[in-house]
Amino acid sequence: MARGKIQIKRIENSTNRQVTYSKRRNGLFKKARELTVLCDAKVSLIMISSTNKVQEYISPSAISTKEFFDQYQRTSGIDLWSSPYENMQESLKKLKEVNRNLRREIRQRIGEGLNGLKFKQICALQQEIDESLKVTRERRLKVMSNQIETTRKKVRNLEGVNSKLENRVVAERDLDQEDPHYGLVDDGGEYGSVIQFQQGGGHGLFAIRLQPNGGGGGCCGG
Amino acid sequence: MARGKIQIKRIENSTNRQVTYSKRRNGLFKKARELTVLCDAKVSLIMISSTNKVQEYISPSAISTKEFFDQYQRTSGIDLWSSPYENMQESLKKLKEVNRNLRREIRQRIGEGLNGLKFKQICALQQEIDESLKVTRERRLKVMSNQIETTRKKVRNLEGVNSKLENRVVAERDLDQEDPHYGLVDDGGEYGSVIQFQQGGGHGLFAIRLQPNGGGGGCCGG
DNA sequence: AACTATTTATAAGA
DNA sequence: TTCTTATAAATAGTT
Repeated sequence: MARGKIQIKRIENSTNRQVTYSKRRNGLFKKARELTVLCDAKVSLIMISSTNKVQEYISPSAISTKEFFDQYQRTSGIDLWSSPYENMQESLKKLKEVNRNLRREIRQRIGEGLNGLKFKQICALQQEIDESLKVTRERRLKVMSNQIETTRKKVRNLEGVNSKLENRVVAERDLDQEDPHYGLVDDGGEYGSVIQFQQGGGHGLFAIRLQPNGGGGGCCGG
Repeated sequence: MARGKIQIKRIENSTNRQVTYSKRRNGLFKKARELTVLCDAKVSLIMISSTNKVQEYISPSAISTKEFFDQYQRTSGIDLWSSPYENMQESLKKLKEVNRNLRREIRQRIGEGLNGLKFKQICALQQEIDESLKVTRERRLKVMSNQIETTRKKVRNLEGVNSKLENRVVAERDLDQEDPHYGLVDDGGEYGSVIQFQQGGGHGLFAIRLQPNGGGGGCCGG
C-alpha cells in the first residue's frame, strides 16, 4: 500500500514476508487496541507467524482468564500437541510470550514507547510547569506588591497636592468670597487600594483577588 | 483518520460508537485476512461489541488447527492439564497468576479500577472544571472591564479637579507673583490604565495579564 | 530501523 | 446502513 500496490497473495521472498509480517502485525495490534478503546469492545487477537512465533493481543476487559486460555489453547499450533509434555512446554512458551506482550503493553501504557512521548516525562514536565507557575506567581506577587506600594505613594502624593491646592484655593476663596466648590469627588473609592499598571501592550488587563492564604492562581493543584 | 483526527478514547455517542465499530471491525478483519495470506500466518481474531455481539475471523489454517485439536481432545480423552509433570503445572499456575496481575495492572492503568477513582471520570471532571473556569474568566472579564471604566472615570475626574485647581493656583500666582511650584507629580504613571478596586477586605490584590486569545487559565489540556 | 511516495482506512456528513 | 470525500494512517519499496 505504498510505493506501489501489491497483490494480496503469499509473499514468496522469505525476508520480505518476515518484514511485512512484522509491520502488519504491529498495525493490526494497534488497530485492535484502538477498536477496544474507541468502541468499548472486547478483542482477542492471536497471530502465529510462519515461523511459528505466537503473539497476541487481548483487550483488558475481554474474557475471563480461563476462557482466554481455553480459547488460546484451542487456537494454538497443532503439531505441538502430540504429547501432554510437549503441550505443556508449548503452553509455557506461549504464556511467557503473552507475559512479554502484557509487559510491553504496560511499558507502552507507562509510556516507554507510546508515540515517543514518555508518560513519565509528561508527568515530570507537568510538575516542572506547576513549579514554575508557583515561582512565577510569587514573583508576580512581589512585583504587584511593589506596584501597589508605588501607586499608594503616588496617590498619597496626589492627595497631598490636592490638599495643598485646595488649601490654596480655600485661602484664595477666603480672600475674594467666591465659591467655586472644588473638591475631591468621592464616590466611595478607596485610593489606598489603587493599583497602577505600567504596561505597554494592548492585552486584556485583569485583576483577580487572591485568597488570603495565597492560594488562587494555580490549577490542578497537587 | 479522516475529516479530522480523533483521540483514541471511548466514543461517548452511542450511534457514532456503533458506526465506528462496524467500520473498524471490517477494517480489522480485512487486515487480518491480508496478513494471513501475505505472510502465511495464522490469525485468530475475535471481537465482542459493546452490545455483546460476537464476530470472529480465524485464518483457514488456524481453523483446521482448531478442528484438529478439538478432535484430538474428543478422541483421545486426554486431559491436557493433568499430566505427571507437576512442576510444569506449577509454573503454568504461577505464570497465570502473573498474567492476571499484569492484566489487572493494565486495567488499572486504563483506569477501570484505579483507587476507586475512574480515570474517565477524572477526565470528565477536568473538562467540567475547564468549562467553569472559562465561564468564570469571562464573567470576571466583564466585572473587571466595568471596574476599569469606573476607575478611568474617577481618574479623569480627579485629573479634571487637579487641572482646575492648578488653573486656579496659576491664576492666583499670576496675581501675587509667588511660585509655589505645585503640580502633578509624574513619574511615568499612566493614569489611563489605573484600576480602582472597591473592595473592603485586607486581602492581597492581584493583577494578571491575560493572553490576547483568551487562552490562559486551562491546564492539563486534553 | 528510517524514510517517503503511495495506497488504504476512515471520520464526518448525506 | 451505505456512499462520498477530505484527510489521517498504514505501509511497500528503498536506503
